[in-house]
Amino acid sequence: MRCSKSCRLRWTNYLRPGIKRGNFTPHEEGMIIHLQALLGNKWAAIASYLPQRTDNDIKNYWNTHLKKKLRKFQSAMEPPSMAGDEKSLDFAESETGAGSSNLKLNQTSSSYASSTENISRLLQGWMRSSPKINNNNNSDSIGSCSAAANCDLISHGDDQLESILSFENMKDVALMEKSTSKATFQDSGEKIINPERKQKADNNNNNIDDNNNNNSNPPLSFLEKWLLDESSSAAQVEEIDQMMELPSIF
DNA sequence: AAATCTCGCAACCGCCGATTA
DNA sequence: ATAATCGGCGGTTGCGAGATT
Repeated sequence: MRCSKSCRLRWTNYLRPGIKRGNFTPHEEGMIIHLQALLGNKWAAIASYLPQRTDNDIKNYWNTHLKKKLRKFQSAMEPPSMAGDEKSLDFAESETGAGSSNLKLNQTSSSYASSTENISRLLQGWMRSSPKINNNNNSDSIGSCSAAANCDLISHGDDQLESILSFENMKDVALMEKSTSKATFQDSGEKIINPERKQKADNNNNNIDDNNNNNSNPPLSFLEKWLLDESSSAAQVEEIDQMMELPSIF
């Protein structure tokens, strides 16, 4: 009574060895939140950073847990005057595209920031905007808080989700081709079978790393290494948190 | 104890691009 | 060159279990 497609799905999402089941760790949760803000609802891409979790699992976890948490967080953080503000997180409406945490970017539904390059650019934005690195409050800092009240809330908030609000610097992200996103990120997962495609994707990633290095910016591999290293020590995590203004939730 | 509601998760659906015949 | 098939993806639904009324 089952078609081949249904069997494949059952295998990849449930029966396949190595799948981690059960509760998501705070580290995983943090990664999902950040990657979702970076990539949008690109669950396969996000799952490539959590090799033991399936995209379906992550998608479900987002829809059932994290979305609620974020909504709750938003309502707690958002003063009444902010209602209707373009920057507000509106989960009741469109949730597709990069930053579908709905940091409304100037993007169309069919075009969104590519994953790897997107992350790279965002990191650059973070690095520039982080007050802990750049001691002066640069007025041109892309990631700086647009509203003083918001900044205040962020700095005093005790919720682990506050980092989401620091994603305002995503406005700086350029629109990228959908195809680029796919080709690059499939490489990070385990699903590529065709060696030629993998080689192609490898080249893409190398080029991106090269670009990062050429620009004298922190290499993307630094973050990727951290993201992939579930056993990161608390000290390392704290160091990166400080660098990127991430909350100490991992 | 029964009815109703809520929640979480596996599965389904439709679409798209790649591959194969 | 073209149609059929396969594989992958994101959005959505259906159902079982537990909680609540």
